[in-house]
Amino acid sequence: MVSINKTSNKPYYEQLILSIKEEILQGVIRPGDQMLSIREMAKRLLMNPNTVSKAYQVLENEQILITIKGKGTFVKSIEDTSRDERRIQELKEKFKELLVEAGHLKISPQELNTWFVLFDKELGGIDK
Amino acid sequence: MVSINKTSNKPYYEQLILSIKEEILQGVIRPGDQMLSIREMAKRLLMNPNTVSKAYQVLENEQILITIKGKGTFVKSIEDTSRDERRIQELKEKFKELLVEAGHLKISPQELNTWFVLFDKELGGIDK
Amino acid sequence: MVSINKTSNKPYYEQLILSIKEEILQGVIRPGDQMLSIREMAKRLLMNPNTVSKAYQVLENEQILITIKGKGTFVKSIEDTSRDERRIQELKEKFKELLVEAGHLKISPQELNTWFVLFDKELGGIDK
Amino acid sequence: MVSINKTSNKPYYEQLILSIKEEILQGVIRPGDQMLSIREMAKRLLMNPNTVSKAYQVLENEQILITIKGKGTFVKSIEDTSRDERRIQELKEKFKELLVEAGHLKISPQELNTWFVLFDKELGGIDK
DNA sequence: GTGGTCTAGACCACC
DNA sequence: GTGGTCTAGACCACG
Repeated sequence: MVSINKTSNKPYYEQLILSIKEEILQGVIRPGDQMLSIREMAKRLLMNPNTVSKAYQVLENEQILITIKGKGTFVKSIEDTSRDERRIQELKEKFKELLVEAGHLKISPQELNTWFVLFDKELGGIDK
Repeated sequence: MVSINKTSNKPYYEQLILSIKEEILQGVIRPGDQMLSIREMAKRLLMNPNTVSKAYQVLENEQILITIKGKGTFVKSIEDTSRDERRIQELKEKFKELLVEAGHLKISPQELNTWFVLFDKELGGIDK
Repeated sequence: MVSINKTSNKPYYEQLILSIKEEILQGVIRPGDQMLSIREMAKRLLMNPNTVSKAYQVLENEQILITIKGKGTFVKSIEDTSRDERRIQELKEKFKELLVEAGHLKISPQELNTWFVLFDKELGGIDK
Repeated sequence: MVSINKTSNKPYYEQLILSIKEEILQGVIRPGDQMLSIREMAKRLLMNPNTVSKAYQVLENEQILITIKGKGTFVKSIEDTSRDERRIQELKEKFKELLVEAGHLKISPQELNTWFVLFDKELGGIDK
């Protein structure tokens, strides 16, 4: 279930976004599903509705959720989104930085591969 | 050469840290080498000495640089450092987030592997 | 036929209004025709009667429909209405905004013109 | 100069966004220029800094502005953005709605063209 | 000085 | 009930 670590220095809304994205990849939340209402989610996570709202808005912007005023917020089909090359470039950059870090932490490529297999399984196979 | 992109939204000090780490991995800067003084580096990069200072401090904290009073700042041997399990955990977490992003951007494992090979080569083989 | 997209972020009543206006321009619905009753329309579109009612009210307000108590709701003749300068000004403003957007999306005047021809045809010639 | 109509039912932040986009098209604000700081803009427009912030964030999301923490918010070059087909489709839809409105307001194609010429000039030629 | 995050609470539009 | 807008004010990170 979505949860927030209040002691992390990562912003709440980013944690929530990540958490929701994971659940979608895992199939816990499926296309067409209605998300918890902003107020309900805020209550459960003990945070301010505005913060939840921000997370939902970002996800809507990324074509992952769709929100209909007066009705609620829903999960979109992951299929009908096109590749966003700009964001892919950003991810690539982030990946490089991660490898730089790995190099300095003396992590071998084998170890990285172990991580990959682990997470890929955890996320239900990354490209279903 | 170490350089800073003034129009990036990434903080200067983080860019500088990353840049130095890359050069160390590539062997452009080697263990024992003396770093440019804070003032000198600041002058070359047209940035505030405080910013350079912050970057050096972080790198010292990560056991990558060492400052000797009155002498200057030097690159440590990468061998001297023990595996920092806390930071490795953080990196692992970051790696997972990256895979979540990749999943939503519809990037295949093959594509990720291509990236890996590319960057590994660029960084001179990640675990020399 | 009038239809509603339940996954659009556009409010139902606005979709309905637009849909009716289109059919009138296309001649599918003609002056003097009786509209479906609120309840009937609501049943067909699987929506709340209040929502249909709101749409009809707006159209009445815009001099496009007229409701006669005990008889029903009818389409007015488009000739009967005088130019509503206030609404024309609003439309003009909206048109300007559209051009600003177009400019930032790098849409050429030629492309805009293509759109115009396409839609004009689809709507049956805009000023019959 | 950017200004806000406090009696309009259009949200402040949308008015601000539009206003900024216009000035960029007109060349009043140019690529590389620094925007007024959030606080400064808020003071001038007599609104809350959060509202200005929201407008800037939307524009950053649309690749029109770039913001660097601790430095400020800057205008990006309009050249280095690719066509966003999704937003273009939305605009097309909006254009169609506008023509439907125009039809009901008895606006002739000639009149629409007059508007186009007027605004195109006002915005400095839409596709420079 | 700059922008970013978060909270608390008010008011409005849609269904 | 739902989400969207706006305000006021606190606290933090970057340069």
